[in-house]
Amino acid sequence: MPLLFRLFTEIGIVSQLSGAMLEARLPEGMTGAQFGVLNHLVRVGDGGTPLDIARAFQVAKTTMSHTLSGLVKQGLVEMRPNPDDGRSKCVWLTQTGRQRREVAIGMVAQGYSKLAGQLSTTKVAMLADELGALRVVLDANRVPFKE
Amino acid sequence: MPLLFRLFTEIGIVSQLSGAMLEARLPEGMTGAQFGVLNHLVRVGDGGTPLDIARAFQVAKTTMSHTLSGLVKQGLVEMRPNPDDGRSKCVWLTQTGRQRREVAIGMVAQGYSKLAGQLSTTKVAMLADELGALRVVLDANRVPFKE
DNA sequence: ACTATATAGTTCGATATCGCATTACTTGCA
DNA sequence: TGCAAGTAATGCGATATCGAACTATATAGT
Repeated sequence: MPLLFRLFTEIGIVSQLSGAMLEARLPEGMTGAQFGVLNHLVRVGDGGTPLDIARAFQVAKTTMSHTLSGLVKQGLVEMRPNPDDGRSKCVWLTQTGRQRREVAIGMVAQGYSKLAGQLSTTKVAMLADELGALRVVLDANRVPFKE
Repeated sequence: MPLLFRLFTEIGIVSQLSGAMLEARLPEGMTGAQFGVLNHLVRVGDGGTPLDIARAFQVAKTTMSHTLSGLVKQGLVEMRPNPDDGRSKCVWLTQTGRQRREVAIGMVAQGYSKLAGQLSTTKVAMLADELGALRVVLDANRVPFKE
C-alpha cells in the first residue's frame, strides 16, 4: 500500500472532521461552501467572474452558480454585469456580506480555540507550510475538469 | 485570522484535489465513498455493523445505508443478520469485493506514481504521521453527531 | 461582414448526503 | 412478566454537487 495512499487517507479524514467542526459553528443558514466563497472574495478580492471562483475551488460551474445564488438571496454578494464581456457577470461582496463573514469567522475561531491548547503552534505552522507546498504540486497535476 | 484556520483551509483544498484525482482513477461504477468502505473493511476487518462503519467515517447512518446498498447491488459486500442483535446486520466483504478493491488500488496507485517523483518520501511520511496525530486530537473533540 | 466555433452562465435530471419519521427489536425497570 | 425507553436499519423529502443541454455573447477564419 503506497505511502501517498496513507497520506491522502489521513488528509481526507482530517478534512472530514475539521469540516464537520466548521459547519457546526457557522451561523444558521450559511453553508460551508458559502463561507468558503466569502473568504475567497476577501482573500483574493471581489469583482471576479463566477467561473473564476469555480475554477479556484475546483468545482463545477453549475455548483458555483448554485452557491452564489444562495449568497445573492441572502444579500451577501451582488452579481453585476461584466463590463468587458456581455456573457459574463462579476461577483461583488456587499457590506452585509463582509459583516456576516466577520461574525462567522468569530464563531469558528471560538470553536478552534479549544483545539489550540492541544496542538503545538510550530507544528501547525509547519504542517500548513508543507501542505501548501503539496497543494502546489497537486495543483500542477490537476485532473482535467470537464468544461 | 488564526493559524488553525489556514491549516484547515489547506487541508480542505488538498483533500479536494486528491479526492478528485482519486475518483478519476476509480473503476467505472465505484464511488469514492464505496472505495473508502472497501478499504475500511480490509483495514479493520469486516463483520461489523453499518452503524459502526458510519461512525468510523463520521457520516449519517442513512448515508452509510445508501453506500452499502450500492456495494451490495454490485456484489462487493454481503449483509448478514447480526446473531447477537435482531435489529442489526453485519457487513461482510465478498471475494469479488476483495478483488475489485485490489484492482481499484492498482489503478489509483498508478495515478499516484506520477506524483511520487515530485515529492520527498521522507516529507510525505512525516506529513502522514503528523496528520495522524492531528486526527487523534480532532477525533477526541468530535462534533456530537445528531443520532 | 459572415459564419463557424468557443465560452459564460443557467436550467434540468441524476446521485450523494443529511435530518426526520417509521418499524422492528432490545434493554431496563417496576 | 409487562411496559416504557432506547437503538438499528430504512424510507422519504430537502439540499449540494455533477454532467449534459441550452441560450446568449464573443472570437476567429475566410
